[in-house]
Amino acid sequence: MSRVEERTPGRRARLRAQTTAEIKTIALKLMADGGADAISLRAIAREMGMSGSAIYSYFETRDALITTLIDDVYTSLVDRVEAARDACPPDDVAGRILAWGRALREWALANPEGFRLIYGDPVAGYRAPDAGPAPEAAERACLALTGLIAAAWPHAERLQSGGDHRWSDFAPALVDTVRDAFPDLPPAALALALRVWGRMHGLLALEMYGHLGPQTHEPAKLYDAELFDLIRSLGLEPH
Amino acid sequence: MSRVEERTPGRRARLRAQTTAEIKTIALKLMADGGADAISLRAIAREMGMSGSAIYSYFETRDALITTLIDDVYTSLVDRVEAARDACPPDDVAGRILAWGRALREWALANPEGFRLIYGDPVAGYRAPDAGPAPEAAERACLALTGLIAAAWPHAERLQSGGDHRWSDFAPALVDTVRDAFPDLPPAALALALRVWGRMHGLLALEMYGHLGPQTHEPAKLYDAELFDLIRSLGLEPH
DNA sequence: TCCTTCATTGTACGGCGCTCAATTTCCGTG
DNA sequence: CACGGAAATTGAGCGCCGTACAATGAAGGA
Repeated sequence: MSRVEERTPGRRARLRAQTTAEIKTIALKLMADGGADAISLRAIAREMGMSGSAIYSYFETRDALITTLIDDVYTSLVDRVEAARDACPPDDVAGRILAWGRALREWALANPEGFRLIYGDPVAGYRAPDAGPAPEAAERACLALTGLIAAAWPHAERLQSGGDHRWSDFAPALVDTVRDAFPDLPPAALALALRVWGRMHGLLALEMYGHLGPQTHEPAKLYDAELFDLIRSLGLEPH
Repeated sequence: MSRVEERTPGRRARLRAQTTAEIKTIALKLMADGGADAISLRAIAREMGMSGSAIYSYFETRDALITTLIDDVYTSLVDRVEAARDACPPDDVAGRILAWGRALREWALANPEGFRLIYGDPVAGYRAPDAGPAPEAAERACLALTGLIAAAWPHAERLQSGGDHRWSDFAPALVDTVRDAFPDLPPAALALALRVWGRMHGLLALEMYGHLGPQTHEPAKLYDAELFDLIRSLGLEPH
């Protein structure tokens, strides 16, 4: 256990990391053109020219692979929407919310299988391991959305009607993070953030799963109208 | 081909229908306690004491079975929400919308796998056969929702901001049905109906796929708040 | 240099959707 | 009633899948 080994992870570990990355890459490729259920350990191994059972040195089970895939994809989604949000100046709250929503849809259209992986039944027989899928990315998204609502709260507050929300309605971990980041925010604002999340998700989920296609061929118009309505319902002026 | 045979479908046909029904029943049972991907033709056959290949006399393929399952389940969902709506007097539009939304969520909570079947990736590798899944039930739902919006339109119209919706944005079949049922309704109202659909779907989909659970343990409160906000955004008074 | 550790292989098991030829069952007709 | 044919059913088989496990190979530290 020399110092050298600790500094550089060691040749062995590097190869291992590289192989792990290749497995994930191929898995994403398979998913992109065959759907999430086309991710088969045997197919990945075939593509890499290895034996089928070799994969099990890198992922204990297929579900484990799927889980890390979800995490990666979710993280890339959150990166993307946060970047879009930050392309708007912080004082343009309406613009930031609009950018967030639009980036979400554009990402989903560009990565339909990724969207299904995160927000749908990930894959045949897959069950999320205890703490739910991609807790970190999900919490990041939730917190960022709450930040947007916090910025809008001065305008939005008087438009909210009771609802009787308490801190105890929410998960303690989330409450801690939120109250830490936004000390003056009431629980109703967190409730609003979750509702906004749902509102951005609704039409998009319908579209991604093919329920909107048979009804309209201008889903973008619909989605934009919904975003504008949402922004206005927060007491902001879209432009 | 005697008259008797034409009147009664014939013993053979009756047995056939009965077996078909039994297959579907068992499939729903398997789905209820093992998820949609637990629906395996072999398992159904095993449960019925038949050979695995016998099922193929009744359903050409597994996807065909899933398709009729989706249709059945979707129909039962629409029946349910329409019944809930009709339990409110026609002049209480806010109440009818609220009842619709709540019935939707209650049905979903009682039939989580059914919800996933309709609104999610039905099942591993399943691809909807051309015209989308359950066209009839989906159109019924869409039309009924449009009816609710039509009733609210006198109040809602002035709260809608442009959006520039045209009849040509929507599927001709849907437009025909809608314009036939509600001759004076503008395209913006149809757009609103679809948006309302999305709004009712959003939070519920998040909840059903486990994205709300880690954040709140009062999803019902959240959903109700969203419904109230939605109703108010239509210019109606919830009570 | 040797020995341990880890990656990798091949084989195997059970389950899946689906196909197909062979068989049984049963109904309508001569 | 007996028979011919259609429909229902069977069983074997193909190629997938995830996973387990013992055996083999290589590579690195003592």
